[in-house]
Amino acid sequence: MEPREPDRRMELFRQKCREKGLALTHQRQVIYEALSQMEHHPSPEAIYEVVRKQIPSISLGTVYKNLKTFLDTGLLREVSVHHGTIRLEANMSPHHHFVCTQCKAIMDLEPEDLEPVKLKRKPPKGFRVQRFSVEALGICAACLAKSERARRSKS
Amino acid sequence: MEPREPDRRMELFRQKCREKGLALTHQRQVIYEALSQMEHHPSPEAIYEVVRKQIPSISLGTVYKNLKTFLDTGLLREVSVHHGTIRLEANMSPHHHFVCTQCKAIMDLEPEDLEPVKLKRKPPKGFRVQRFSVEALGICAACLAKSERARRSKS
DNA sequence: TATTAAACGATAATTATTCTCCTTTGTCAA
DNA sequence: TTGACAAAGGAGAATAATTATCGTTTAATA
Repeated sequence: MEPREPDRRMELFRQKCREKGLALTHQRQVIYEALSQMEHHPSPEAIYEVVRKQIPSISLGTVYKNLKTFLDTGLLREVSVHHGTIRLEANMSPHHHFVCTQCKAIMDLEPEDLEPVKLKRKPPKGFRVQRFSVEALGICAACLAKSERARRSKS
Repeated sequence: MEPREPDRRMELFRQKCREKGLALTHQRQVIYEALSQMEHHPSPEAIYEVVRKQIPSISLGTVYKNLKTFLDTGLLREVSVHHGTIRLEANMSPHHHFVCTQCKAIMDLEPEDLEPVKLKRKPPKGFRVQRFSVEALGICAACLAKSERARRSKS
């Protein structure tokens, strides 16, 4: 998404693939380009539908496989931190969360512990904001200790 | 979660069930109480494991069914807005999102359009914050128009 | 306490995702 | 260029999360 001009964007993509040692297949380029051009941050299924117009024989498995590869090599980012399984809470009062990106633990962040969230400009045409949800993403004490231990035992 | 004393909390729960016309079963009370007492905002599976200690015969389906009922009646809240399917983006520069709670569309919110996010106090013991992710939850223009239309045709 | 709709439990079905295995295609050295 | 080989693709099976179905049990209330 970063560069506006598609050619430059794809050139950067090809360069990154070379850096990371990823073979530059037709499928990969079409998948990456499709995702970059789609607003609304699509699901794998949605990407598949678009990509299929250019490569009718592509399989959904290939789309999943490459998205995962791109995520692992830092070419893409996942918008949905807690996709995969639903997470619930009984605390109905407005508040935010600390989220451990390793173990996915979620802890409450009370709104009074945060500077008020506020837009400086209007939302996109016609969007009506109802509430803000802030996630302080990071690593919890337990996971930090675990990775410390792992590092120490390795060295 | 709101009231600290379990008795008061469960009394409120029973009252809410009566209000909403939900039968007050043993299972429901144990499920709700388990979730309320669990930190870390558990998954249905995690709740099931706890509840099973008190009602070994309970089925996972019952846990799911009741969690959904509680969500629908506003007794619980879902922490994971985009659970169910992964959502991706190629924009790797730090930014936030507008999210339509109806159609789940996601649009970028550039950090310069938002007052800076900042904690007033330290995070919970040992938690290391890496970045903030802000979601402006609301309803997009298309879904707003759709619900307007639906309302008009009804009246 | 009897009636009845709502809820439960077991299990089948569905959906999202990953894995397996065989075939095809990039990559790189000669 | 071309040939060898590892990496990637395609088809479809397997798995995980969730929902639906259906006969039995239970809570609400008359």
